[in-house]
Amino acid sequence: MDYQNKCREPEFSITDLAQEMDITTRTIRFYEDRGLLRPARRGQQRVYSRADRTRLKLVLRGKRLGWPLDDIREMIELYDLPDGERKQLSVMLERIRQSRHTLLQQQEDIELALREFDEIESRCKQQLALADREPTNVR
Amino acid sequence: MDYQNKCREPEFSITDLAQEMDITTRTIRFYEDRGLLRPARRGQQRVYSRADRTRLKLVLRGKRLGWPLDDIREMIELYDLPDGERKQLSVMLERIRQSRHTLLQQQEDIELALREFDEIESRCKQQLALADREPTNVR
DNA sequence: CCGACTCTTGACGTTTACGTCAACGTCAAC
DNA sequence: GTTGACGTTGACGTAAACGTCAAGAGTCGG
Repeated sequence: MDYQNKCREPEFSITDLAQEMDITTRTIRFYEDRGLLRPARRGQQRVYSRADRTRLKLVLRGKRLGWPLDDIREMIELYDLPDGERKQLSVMLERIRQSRHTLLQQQEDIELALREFDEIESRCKQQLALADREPTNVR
Repeated sequence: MDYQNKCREPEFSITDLAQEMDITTRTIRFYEDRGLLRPARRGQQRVYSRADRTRLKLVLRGKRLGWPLDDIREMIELYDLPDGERKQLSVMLERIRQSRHTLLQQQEDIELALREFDEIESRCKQQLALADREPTNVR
């Protein structure tokens, strides 16, 4: 991570990002192959801006939610029109609606699972308490 | 889905479940191979109880959250000790803690994503409103 | 008894998401 | 100059999660 240019917009090497995000450089290059990242180049080498770093974080978030890379790409493309009108806005709104729907479904799934865990856990703890009462009576 | 036995504990064929869950029979058999399901057999054929059906639903929920099958198996094994003491309870509590942690992380990811979508969407709609004002002034 | 249908078990193919390895460039340090 | 450290592309390998045949067993209606 060097800051050699006078006005500091931070730059990152591929290993910088790999270490920070705890993934391999191979993975990062693979994401680029699949169109998820487009870092600048200095000669042959990749140079990552802060925006690239943010994009990568978005990718990893998508991964944590189990999304396929293609879906993740579509999702973060939504972030990528600061100027406007590049893609039809209505198309975009539709995509957002879809993504939001998936997210809400996942949210519901999680809440259910968490509630069930609470139940199981309390039953577990009950068992433990019982086991503590009659110590060596295993079977 | 036949109810031929006098006392009705419903039974399901593999195609019943496949159709209901909108997956293929191949998938269901594959899950069995990986230890996620253990349906009864009538002769050679698989017969699924209501509990089996519930298990399958749990599997699909895990899938929607992007969990690998092995993790899903561990997760639903947590549901499977109505009698107690089969696995060490403390081990189980630890597993629950882990799973819960993953779920909470995913929940956080989702909330972030949803909030960002709100932002993007409102910016989109602003753009649309503008475009409506000056109709043929594209560029 | 004879299709027609359903279900079964393999065996092999495929896609996704990377890991691994080889061969080479480049640049600073010794 | 050469020796690492770091980076590059490309080819190939692999694990997970199924899809896709192929070949056969069971069962039911006609």
